[in-house]
Amino acid sequence: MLEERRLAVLRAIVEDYVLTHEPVGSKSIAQRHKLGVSPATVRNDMSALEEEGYIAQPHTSAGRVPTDKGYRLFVDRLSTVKPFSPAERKAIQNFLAGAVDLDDVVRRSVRLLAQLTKQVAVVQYPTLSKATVRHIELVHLAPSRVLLVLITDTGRVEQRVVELAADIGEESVSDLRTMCNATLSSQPLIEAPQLLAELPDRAPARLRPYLISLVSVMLEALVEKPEERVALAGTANLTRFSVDFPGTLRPVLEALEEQVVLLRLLGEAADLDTVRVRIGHENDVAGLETTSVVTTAYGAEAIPLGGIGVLGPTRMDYPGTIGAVQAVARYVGHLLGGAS
Amino acid sequence: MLEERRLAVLRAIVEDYVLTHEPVGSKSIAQRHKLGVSPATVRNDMSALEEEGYIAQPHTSAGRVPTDKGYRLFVDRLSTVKPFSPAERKAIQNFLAGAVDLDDVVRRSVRLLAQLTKQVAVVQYPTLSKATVRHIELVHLAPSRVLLVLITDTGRVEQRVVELAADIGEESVSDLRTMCNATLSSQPLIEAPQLLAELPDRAPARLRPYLISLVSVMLEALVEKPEERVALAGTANLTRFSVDFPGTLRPVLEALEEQVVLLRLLGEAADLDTVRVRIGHENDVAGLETTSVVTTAYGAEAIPLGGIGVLGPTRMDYPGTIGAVQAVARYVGHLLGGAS
DNA sequence: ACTTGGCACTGAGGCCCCGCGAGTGCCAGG
DNA sequence: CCTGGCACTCGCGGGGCCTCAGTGCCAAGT
Repeated sequence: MLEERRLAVLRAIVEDYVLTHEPVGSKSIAQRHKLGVSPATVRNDMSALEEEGYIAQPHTSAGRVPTDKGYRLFVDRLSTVKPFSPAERKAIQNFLAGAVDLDDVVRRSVRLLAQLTKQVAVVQYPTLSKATVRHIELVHLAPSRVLLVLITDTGRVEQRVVELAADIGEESVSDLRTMCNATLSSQPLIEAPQLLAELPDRAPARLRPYLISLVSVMLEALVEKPEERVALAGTANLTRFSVDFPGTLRPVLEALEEQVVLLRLLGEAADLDTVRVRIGHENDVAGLETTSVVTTAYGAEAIPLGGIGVLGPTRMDYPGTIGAVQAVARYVGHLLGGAS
Repeated sequence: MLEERRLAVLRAIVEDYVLTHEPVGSKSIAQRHKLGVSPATVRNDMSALEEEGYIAQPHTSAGRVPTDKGYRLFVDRLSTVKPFSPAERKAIQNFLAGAVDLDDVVRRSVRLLAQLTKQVAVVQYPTLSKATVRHIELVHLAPSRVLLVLITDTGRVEQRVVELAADIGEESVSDLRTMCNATLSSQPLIEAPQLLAELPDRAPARLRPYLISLVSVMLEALVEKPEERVALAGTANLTRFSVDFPGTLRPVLEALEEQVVLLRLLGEAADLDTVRVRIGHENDVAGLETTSVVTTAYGAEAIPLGGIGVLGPTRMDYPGTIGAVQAVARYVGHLLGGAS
């Protein structure tokens, strides 16, 4: 009962603050949210909430502002995800359907998400670790040089130039190509190391020297450091709230330029269908103390392929953002899990 | 003589203003630049310069600030490009040498340039229009579906899934592959349309239907809209000067998110070895009125492959920036023109 | 003809002060 | 446990003031 009203007050504070960006006072709450109690009562609840650390006041004689802990409670217990209307879903689908290409899908998604949420959006390219090999191509460039192209079922293409120890003929290249494909095609990339290791032994002696160079490049390029990539959009949206935190914009932009940081944020969103919200200091990343990150994974058939998410000020519209991330993740999963 | 001193005064104003970010007065100029004349004399020169539109004062009783026209004169006649020391060149080379991959080269370059200039850097991926076809690969994915992979000599890889009108067998795919390579290999991409157009006619009848689908995809994907890409880094550096122009940051970030805008800026830098500087309003791009753009082209053997440049406030260190852009462009040209 | 020191003028920015008002905490009564 | 009342507290915005960098102009010097 009393507990319940306290939570209602917290919810009201969060909602109003997100809306107005101004500390919210007892009076406006009592009025605008028709709680049926007087401002004085609200004040008592507020001072209890403050005691417990859910809200704080920037200075005496100002209204209250939610703390990270307050937002956390709000997200966990007080908010319901705002579902997208059929029209909106349709629009998302149409926007993404025009994509021709893996790159295109990712870039469209990230822009879409940035627009929908009016925030910074991040989308990870489908990870290589879950992918399987679709095809390996070798192109004879020069007597002792070969271009290696590896194509995965998620549509990703990796390429490396391989310097061989000795010159090689066209027919040997062709043999190598056949061998590599026989061994690796439709195998998960994660099992490639073992398969590759065995490869030279099973090959005819004349191909062995070539295979050794080739295998080492493949291991180094595709397994040891499967270079993960991310796309980013909507940084301009940060300026919307930079008026309030002038000093804070710089570190945020710096953090966003670090692929490693972004990957860490996205990487920890392991499961499909679970949206993870990290609020303020819950991000242990320098520079992102005043921002919240809403992430989930996209994928198909229960296999997560990559992360997708949104970053914004802690005072963001959580229900709307969570809904948007979820909706876009679903469509991206369809697109990248299916054809492409 | 008098003319000469006037120019010296303008140079001093630009240099001091770039350094301090504050309007510069007659007294400090007379002192710090040992012109051997009194402040009063400098004042006379300044008012002449103002008359001619090279400098302006933000308000009465403040110092002078260079106008776009003033910077233009400075760049054209008063500054000498700051050359890089051998040590710096060595460092650039080392930093770029570690790249494994086209993507990697571009990303490293753009970060390097951003760091060197402490500004926003932009690097265009090697354009397809100047490239030649290195190899075409077809992979049989499903009965009526084929993956088309096109590799250029600049190391770029484009891929598309092609839906064929009818099912196709493995050996036909192989024939198609041979045909395509015979026709297009080492041909400039820009001549591909004609070559492709003739292709179906010269093919055996049984392959013709497939070729029609294939050719149309190739035309659409690789020629009609050769999707140009750019990499961006250093946006965080914009905040360094956002203190001075708070309202101006947003439109700049927005402009930077438009690939089209970036491509236009870079695209107009046609020649190698010519650094182009566009100052303030000389950029006819909305949102970039208070920024300057320094661009050049990189390439090898007199063939420009793409644009590279830096964007910053009009009050930037032009000699240093021009030097950095030139130096990095040279190395990028080597890397992408040669092997990779 | 150009340079120079002198001098009056100007306007932005910093500072202080003050009053307003939102919002609080506390208390006594219902 | 809720409520109205009341005194208190600051933050904020505005107005007035002073300072001072920097100017423009002028008359004198070379």
